[in-house]
Amino acid sequence: MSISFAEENYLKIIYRLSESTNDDISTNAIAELTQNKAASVTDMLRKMSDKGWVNYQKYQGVRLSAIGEKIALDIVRKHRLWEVFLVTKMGFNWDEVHEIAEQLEHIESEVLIDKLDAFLDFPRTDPHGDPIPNKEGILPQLEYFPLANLPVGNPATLVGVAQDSAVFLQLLTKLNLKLGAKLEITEINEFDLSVGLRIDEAQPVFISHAVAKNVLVKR
Amino acid sequence: MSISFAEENYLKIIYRLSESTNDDISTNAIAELTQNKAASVTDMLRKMSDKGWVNYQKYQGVRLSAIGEKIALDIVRKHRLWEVFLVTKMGFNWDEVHEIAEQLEHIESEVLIDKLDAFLDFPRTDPHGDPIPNKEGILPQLEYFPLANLPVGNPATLVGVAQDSAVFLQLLTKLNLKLGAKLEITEINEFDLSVGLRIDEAQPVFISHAVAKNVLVKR
DNA sequence: AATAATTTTTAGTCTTGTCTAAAAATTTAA
DNA sequence: TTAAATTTTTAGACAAGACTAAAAATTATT
Repeated sequence: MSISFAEENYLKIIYRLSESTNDDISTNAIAELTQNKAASVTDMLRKMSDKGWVNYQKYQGVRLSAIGEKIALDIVRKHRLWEVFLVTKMGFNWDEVHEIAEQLEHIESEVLIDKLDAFLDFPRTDPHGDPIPNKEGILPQLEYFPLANLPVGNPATLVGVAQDSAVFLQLLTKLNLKLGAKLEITEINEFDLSVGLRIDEAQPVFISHAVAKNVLVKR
Repeated sequence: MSISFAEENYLKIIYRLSESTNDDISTNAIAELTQNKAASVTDMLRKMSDKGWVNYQKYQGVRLSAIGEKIALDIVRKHRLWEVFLVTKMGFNWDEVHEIAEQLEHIESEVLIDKLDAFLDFPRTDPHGDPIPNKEGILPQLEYFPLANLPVGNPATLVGVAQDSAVFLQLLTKLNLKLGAKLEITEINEFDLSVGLRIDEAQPVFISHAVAKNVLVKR
C-alpha cells in the first residue's frame, strides 16, 4: 500500500492549486502543472479517487480528501525543508533549489526528515517565505506573509513590506496601499500573475506579482 | 538519453559484484542482489548491452564497459557521500544509513554533489571505510583498507588492525597472521562470508568475515 | 435556446520493468 | 561421456503510467 512518485506529484500539485482557490481543481490545471495530457490526468484522478486520496466527480473537478491532504502536506514539508537545507547549508541561491527539492521531496524516511528539521533549527518558512508544515501536517500560523500567497477571497491586513526601496514605497503610496489597509485578492491573472486587489472595500485595482510578493499581510 | 532508477541499480550492483572478482558476473548473482527474477535480469542485460553500458554474451555472464563503469562509479560516489552526510551531519549510526543512501544516490544534480563533497570536507572513505570515487571516477589509493574488501586473487600485505582487543590479537597469532604477511584471498564463502586465505604462499586457511573486516592490508 | 467552443472523458495503444512457465544451454556428477 | 542438475534464456503476460484520437459533457456565445 505504498505510494508512487507519480501519485505524490499529483497530490502535491493538487495541493498547490488548492492553496489559491476554494473551487474544485480542474483536470486541465493539473495537466499543465504535471506536464501531462488531460487524458492521463483523468486516469490518475480515477485511481486516486479509488484509493480515497481525492474526491472526484467526473467533469466536476477534484478536491483533496483529508487523507490526501495529509499526504500532500507531508510532501510539501519535505520539499520546503530540503529547500532550506540547500540554501542555508549548501550555499545555493533561493531561485536555484526548486528542481533539486522536487527530487529530494520523494525520499522516504521519517527519521531523516525529523533529523533534518532539527539540523536546520526547526525553520518555520522556506527560502521563499512559504510556511513549512509540521509533522502532523499543521501549517505554522505566520505573523505575516507575502500578499502573493493570500488565497483569492480571503481578506487580510497590510502589516509591512519585504523591501524598502524608495521607488517601491512611492508606488505603494500611489496605489493607496498603507499600513492597516484591508486587502482582498479578487483574481489572479494567469498570464503574468498580476493580481486584482480590493483595497479597503473599494473597487479592485491591478497590481503586479512583483508588488504582491513584497507586500506583507496578516490574516 | 537519460537513465532510469532501475538501470542505475543494475549498474551499481554489477559494479559491487565486480569489486570482489575478476570473473564475469552471473545472471543469478545479479538477480539475488536486485531482488528480481533471473528472467528479468536477462531482459535488462540485453537492453543495457544495446546501450553500450555492459558487455554481455548470453550464457556467458556480464562485465561493465568503460562507460558503464563510469556511470556506476558516479552512483557509488553519490551513495558514499550521502552516507558520510547521514552519519557525520545527521547523527545516524553507520549501520542505519544504507537504505536511505540507496534512495539519495539517485538524486540528479552534479552541482549538489560537488557542494555536498565540499560541505563534508572531501572525505576519502565512507563510514564503512569504503573509498569514495572522485568526480572523474577515480578511487583514491588508500594507504590501507580492510582485508574483507580485497578482491579474490589479488595479493596484498598485512599492515595493521582495526581493533586491538586482546582476544582478537591472540587469534591473529594463532592464525599466523603477522605484520608484513603476504595475503591472498582464494575464495569468499557465500553462506557466512567467511574467507579462504593464503598466508605467505602456504595452503589456504579459513577465517571469518569478522576477522577479515578487522585486518588492514595494503596493496 | 440553439449552436459553437472548450473541457473532459473514453477507448485503444505503447513503453518500461517486472513476472511465470517452459525451453535451451551449460555445468556437474555418475 | 552421457545423464542429471543447474543456470540462463525465450515466450508470453501484466501493471503502471503515459500517449493520441475520437466521443461526450460542459460552458460560452450568438
